[in-house]
Amino acid sequence: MTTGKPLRADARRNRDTLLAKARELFASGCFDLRFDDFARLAGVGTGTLYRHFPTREALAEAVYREELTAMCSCARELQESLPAAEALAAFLREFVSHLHTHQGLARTLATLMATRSDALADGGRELGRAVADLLAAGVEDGTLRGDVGAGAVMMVLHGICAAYDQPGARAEADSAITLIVDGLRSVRPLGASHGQGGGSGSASGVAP
Amino acid sequence: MTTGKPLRADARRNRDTLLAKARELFASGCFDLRFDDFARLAGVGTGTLYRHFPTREALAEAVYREELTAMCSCARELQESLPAAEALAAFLREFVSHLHTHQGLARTLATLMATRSDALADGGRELGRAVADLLAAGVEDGTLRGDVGAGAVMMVLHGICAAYDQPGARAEADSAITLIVDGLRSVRPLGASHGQGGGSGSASGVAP
DNA sequence: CACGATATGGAGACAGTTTCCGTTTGTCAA
DNA sequence: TTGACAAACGGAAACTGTCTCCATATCGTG
Repeated sequence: MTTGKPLRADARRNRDTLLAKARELFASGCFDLRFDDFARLAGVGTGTLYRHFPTREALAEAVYREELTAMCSCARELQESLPAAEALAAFLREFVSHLHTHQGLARTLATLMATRSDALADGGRELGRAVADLLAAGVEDGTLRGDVGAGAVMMVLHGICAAYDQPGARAEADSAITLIVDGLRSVRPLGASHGQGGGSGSASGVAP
Repeated sequence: MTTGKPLRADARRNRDTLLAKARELFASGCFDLRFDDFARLAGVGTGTLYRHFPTREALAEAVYREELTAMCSCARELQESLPAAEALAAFLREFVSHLHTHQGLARTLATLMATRSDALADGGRELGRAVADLLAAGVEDGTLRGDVGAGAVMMVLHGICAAYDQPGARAEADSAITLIVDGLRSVRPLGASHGQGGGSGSASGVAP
């Protein structure tokens, strides 16, 4: 998709205009603009808009893709510079911070993750992979429990994104992150049956 | 809303027909049916459908309301018969079980929780209150940490609901619950600054 | 049973989306 | 430079689903 398309000069120009306008609008809080009107606003015909971005989600994804890949490489950097468990924690907090800075990102991600038409969701999948890697590293060195998959963490992130436009979301999102980070650190006592009792063993054997 | 409306005989009959048909369809996996077609399928005019259920969400809420209040009273029962922390854990697992049994419930709840048009969301709020109560009880008796609000837990539930139609969701949802339950049990060492080190102190260090 | 209140159905107005195709523009080879 | 062809454009028109409105039918009560 990135390569393989020479893409004619005017086409690229239009595409960029569209993207720029979308960024501008998203940044100012307009998300539910009519698709038609958006085309006019950007100064192109409806047909053109549709050719470049067949759906609303395609546009949103394009707008936030670099944001998204930036986040993924941030994950990779953290993974290299910090112990695994801390890297994961840092990344998750960073994630919420990002959401806070770019209002539209939350909405977009929620849609992207929810999309079952798996055609466009690979932005979401990329994120999933980053989280999976962080988690795996933590499991490997024993600081994170091994009995929960990255999918569980993604579900939580999904929830955060989906609920992010509600009042007080920032604080609650942070709490949710705290919760799963601490949850991930509590290493399960072997052989313990599911629910029950002294759930979290002292995590990293931590304290004296 | 429940009381105060005598509601004429034929009206009630129609309402019930509508509800029954909706249940039937939801149970068979049809959620995105045209609203108009749905009316025809139930054998009433569009006007009638709209009078009884002004929006798609209103219908969904009506269909699942008893399911929902059942869940809330289940929460109350658990709270009375178990120590707080365990009651919360049990409830959350029960919640996922419910989702699994009634496919449509997840979708409905996700919508309900997301709805900012706070008119109809009181089903979601009721659930929120139930969770808040469970949590508060746990905080009171010292088995659950006091620094995260019910909102955080609701976010996670939201995420679970929103992602529930994906493959393997059941297992991941269970993991997510495990995560927050353990997270909630890890009592924060006082004065510790946010992220970092030995997050989870031994939780239910609590009980002797 | 007659009358007012209540409910019904479905045609049609409406809003947003998407397609389609005649016209314009860019690109490349001669 | 110019000609020819493919690629891209724009916007009118068709479509799709939602929602309103009101003439008509039905209920229930004095």
